[in-house]
Amino acid sequence: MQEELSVKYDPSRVEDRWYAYWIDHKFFHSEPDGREPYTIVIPPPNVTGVLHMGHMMNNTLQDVLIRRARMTGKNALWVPGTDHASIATEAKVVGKLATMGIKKRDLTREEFLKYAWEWKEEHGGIILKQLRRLGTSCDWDRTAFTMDEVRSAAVMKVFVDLYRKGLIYRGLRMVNWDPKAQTVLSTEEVVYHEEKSKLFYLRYYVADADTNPVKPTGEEGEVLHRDEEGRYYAVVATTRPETIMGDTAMCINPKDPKNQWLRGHKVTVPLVGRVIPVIEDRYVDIEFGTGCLKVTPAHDVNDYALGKAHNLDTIDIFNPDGTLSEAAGLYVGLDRMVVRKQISKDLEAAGLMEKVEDYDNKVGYSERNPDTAVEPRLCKQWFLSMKHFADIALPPVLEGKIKFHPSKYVSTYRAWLENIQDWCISRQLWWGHRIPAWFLPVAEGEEEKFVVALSEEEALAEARKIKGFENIGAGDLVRDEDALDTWFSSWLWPISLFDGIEHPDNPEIKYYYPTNDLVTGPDIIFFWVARMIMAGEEYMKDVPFRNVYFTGIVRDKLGRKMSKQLGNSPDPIGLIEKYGADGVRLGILLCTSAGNDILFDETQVEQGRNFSNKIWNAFRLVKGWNTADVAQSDECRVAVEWFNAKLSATIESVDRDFSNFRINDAVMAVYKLFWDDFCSWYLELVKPGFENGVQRPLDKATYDATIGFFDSLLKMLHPVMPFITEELWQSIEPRKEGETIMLQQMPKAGKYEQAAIDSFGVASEAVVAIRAIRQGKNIPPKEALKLQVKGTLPESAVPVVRKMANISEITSVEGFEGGAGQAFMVGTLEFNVPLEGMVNVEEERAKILAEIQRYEGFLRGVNAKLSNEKFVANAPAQVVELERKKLSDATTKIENLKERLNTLK
RNA sequence: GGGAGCAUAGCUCAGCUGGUUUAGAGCAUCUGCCUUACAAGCAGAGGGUCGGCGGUUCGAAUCCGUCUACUCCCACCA
Repeated sequence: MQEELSVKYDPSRVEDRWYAYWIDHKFFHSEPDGREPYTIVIPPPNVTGVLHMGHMMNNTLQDVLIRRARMTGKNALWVPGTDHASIATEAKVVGKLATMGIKKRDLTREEFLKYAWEWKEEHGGIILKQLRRLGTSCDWDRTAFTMDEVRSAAVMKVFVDLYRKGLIYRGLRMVNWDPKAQTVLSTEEVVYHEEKSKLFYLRYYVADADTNPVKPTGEEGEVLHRDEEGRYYAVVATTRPETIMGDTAMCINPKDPKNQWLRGHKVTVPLVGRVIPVIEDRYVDIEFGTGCLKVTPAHDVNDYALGKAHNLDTIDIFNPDGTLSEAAGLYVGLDRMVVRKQISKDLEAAGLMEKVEDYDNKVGYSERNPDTAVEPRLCKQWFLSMKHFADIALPPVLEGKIKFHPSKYVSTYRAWLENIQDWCISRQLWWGHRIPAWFLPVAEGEEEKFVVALSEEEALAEARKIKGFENIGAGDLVRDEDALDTWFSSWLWPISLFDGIEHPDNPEIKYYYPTNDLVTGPDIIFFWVARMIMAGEEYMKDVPFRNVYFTGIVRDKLGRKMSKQLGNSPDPIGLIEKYGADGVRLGILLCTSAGNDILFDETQVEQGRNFSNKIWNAFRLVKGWNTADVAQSDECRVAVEWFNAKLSATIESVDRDFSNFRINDAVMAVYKLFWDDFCSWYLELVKPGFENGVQRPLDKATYDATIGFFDSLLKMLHPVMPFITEELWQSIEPRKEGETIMLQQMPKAGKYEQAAIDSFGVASEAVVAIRAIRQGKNIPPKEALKLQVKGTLPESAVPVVRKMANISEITSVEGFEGGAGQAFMVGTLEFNVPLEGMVNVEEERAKILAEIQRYEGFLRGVNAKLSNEKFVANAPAQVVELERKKLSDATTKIENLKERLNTLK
C-alpha cells in the first residue's frame, strides 16, 4: 500500500493486483474434502458471446453467494464454462465465411468445422475473461465447454441410453423450420409476435356446377356468391395467399348453415387451376372469415391434421430456404415473402380477389434469427419423448425439494410440464454434437433402417446383427448428418461438469452433486432449468440444485429492454473502468430483487462508486489515529457498547435475508450499517479531535474495538465488494503472504442488549432535534448549547448528546422557563434548549398548537378504538394494552405541550 | 382464448401469519454548510387520502369480491 492515501479511492490501482493474487494462490480452486460443499454451476454463456448487463447482474449475484459460502466455512466451488450455442455460433461462422466469399454448402462438414473451431478459438471465452474484471471467483481450472471431450462423451452416452430406453425416436412430424438457418427448431425456440397483416379473401370457383348443380336452399343466412356471368364461387379468407399452390382441399363446418350449398362440391384453386374437394370438419370456425378454410397439409399444423384425417394429398411447395419449389408450379425459385406480394397482385388482376382486410395476427419467429418467420414444415426428425421426464421432474418442485425464488414460477413450471410436448432434438447444423446414428443401406423407397451406437465400430457390430446386413462393411453405413439441439448438452451441465454421466461413482460428482443454488433468468426455465431437473432425476436420481434464484431482465431506466438498436445498453467493461468493479456490483445489487425486472440507471453505479469512496475515507480516518495510555471517555465507551449491539443485530438480519434470498435487502442493510451507523454516528462519536492543531490520541480499548468493527464490516462487505475490502483488510494490520479476507470467517452475531440500541435511539433523536434547532436559528455547530431535560435521560444517552450535538451542560429540571428556549420531545421525554432572546414567541406558539392538533387527532382515533366495546372484548390483550399506552403517551404529550404553551404567554 | 403477476412518495421498491404511535428505505428534490476522512462529502427538511368501488372484521396497504391499468407466460383460430 502506498504511503500517502489519496483522497479518492482508485479502483484501477487495486483490482488487477488482487485478482492476480487470488488466482496465484488458487483461492478459487476447490477439491473435495471433509467440509460441507457449496456448489454453483454457471449458466454457460454462448462461447462467442460478449458480456452484457444481464450477465453482470447474474454473475454478481452468483459471486456474492459463492464468496459468502466460502466465508461461512463451506468448501465453495463455482464452475465456469461456455456453451457452444449451435444455431447462434453456426450463424456467425456462416456470416464470417460469407464475407470471405465462401458458401457453407460448398464446404465439406470437416472443412466447415475447421473454420468453426478456428472461430471459437479466436472469439471463444472472451466473455469469461471479461467476467474476471467483475471479480468473479470461479474455479477457472475447471473451465468447461459443452463441446469438450468430457461433455461430448456425456451427450453421446445419454443419447444412446435414452434411445435404448425407447425414449428417443424418429418421427415424421410437422415441425418449425427456420429457413435462414435451414434447420428445424423446437417449439420453445419459436417466439410469436403480434403483427399487422392482411386477410385476403380469395375466390374458389365451383368446378363441378355442370355435373353437380348448385342447389340454393333459400334458407336464411345462406350466402351464394355468383359473378357477372352467373358462375358460383366460394370465398376463402387467408393470411398466406402464397400457399394456395399447396391447397389440396377446402373445408367447411358441417353445421355451418351458410355454406351448406357447398357440400359435396369441388372447387378450383385460383390461379393454380387445380380442382380440390370440399371436405367437412367441425374444426372450422363458422364465425371466422366466410367459414371456408383452405387446406394446405404441407404448410400448416392444423391443415396437416385435417389432411391426415381426411386422407388428403400433401404438396410441399417450399424449398428449405423458403423459396418456392418445383412442386409449386408457379413462382418457382422466388422467396415466399416476395410471392405473397406478387400473388396478391396477380389474384387481383385475375379478378379472383374478393377483398382485402387489415388483420392482426401472430407470426412465429426464430428465437435465434429474430427476423426470420418460422415455416411449419413436414419432415423426419429425432424426438425425445417427454411424458416420462415430466413425471419425474414435477414432484421435486411441487414438494419443495427444489425451491424457486420467487415462488410464482412454480406455477409456470407446472403448467409447462403438465402440457408438455415431445422435444425435437435434431438440428440441421454441423456445429454441435453429431447424432450417433448410422443408416443402413436400403433400396430406394424402402423404409429407413438405422442403428444408434457410441461409435462407428459399435454401430457396425449392431448393424451386422440385423437380418440381411450380416456382411456389410464400415463403408456401407452412413452417419446421420444432423447435430443435437444445444440444450441437449446443457441439460446435463450440473452432472457432466463432474463427469457424472460417464463415471457416476467418481468422488467429485459424489461430493459436489447436488449443487446448491442456481441463478438464472426465467426466460430459460423450460429450455434449461426444467430439463436439468429431468436429467438430474434420470441420471443421478436426485435434484441438480436446491434453490433457483430467478433474476429479472435488465432494462434501461425507461423500462425498455436493452438492445443494440436503441443503444441503451451500457458497455459493462466501460462501467467497470469508470466506477470500479465494486461500485458496479453494488449498484446492480441495490436495484435487484428476485424475479423483478431491474431498471438500470448509471446513477446507481455512481452510488456504488461513492460508497467505495466512503469506505476508503473511513479507513483513512481510522488509519490516522494513534493511541496513548489514556482513560476511555464516556462517549467512547457508550459508542463501543452500542455499535457492538448494532453490529450483532445487523448480522442477524443479514443472515436472515440471505437465507430467504433477499439479497438486495441484505446489501442495503450492510450499506446503511457502514455509512449511517458506523461513519455518521460511531466514528463521529469516537473521533478524537484536535488540540492546538495536533490530533489527540485515542485510548487503546476504543482503538482496538474500532479496528475490530472495521474488520467485521469489511468481511460483511466482501462478498459484494471484493476488491476494496481485500485492499483495506490487507492494510488494516500487517498480513502474511497468502492471507486473504476471502477465506476469513464471516462475523457471527453475538448476544446483545436491545436496550443499548434503544437508548442510543433516544440519544440520536435528541441530537437530530437539536441540530434542526441550530439550523433553524442559524447557530453554528461550534457554538456549544445547553440542554434541559424534564425527566431522566438514559445514562448512556448523555455522552452521545453532549458530543454529537455539542452540548456543554445537561440539566434535569422540573419545568421550563417560559419563552426562553426551543422545546422538543423524544417519546415522552421533554427537552428544552435555552435560547435567551432568540425565540419568536408567536412562531413557537403556532408550532406548538399545530403539534397539539396533530396529537389530538391521533388521540381521537385511539379513543374511538378503546371506547369500542367490541375492540376491547375481541382484540388480544397485548393490542389493547398497546392502545392504552398510546392513549396515555399521547395524553402526556398533549399536556406537556399545553403547559409549554402557557409558559410562552 | 387460458393462466400468472403487479398497482404503496417524483423514481425504484420493502411492508412476512390483518393490530408498534395517522405507512418505511434508497435514490432524486429542497435548504444550509468547502466543519482537519470523504463536496464521490456533512447537517437538516419536505413529500403518500397505499389504483377505483364494494365486502369481511372490533380493526384492512395487508383477507375476499369487482372494476381499471400495466407486465409476463402458455395456446393450432385460417
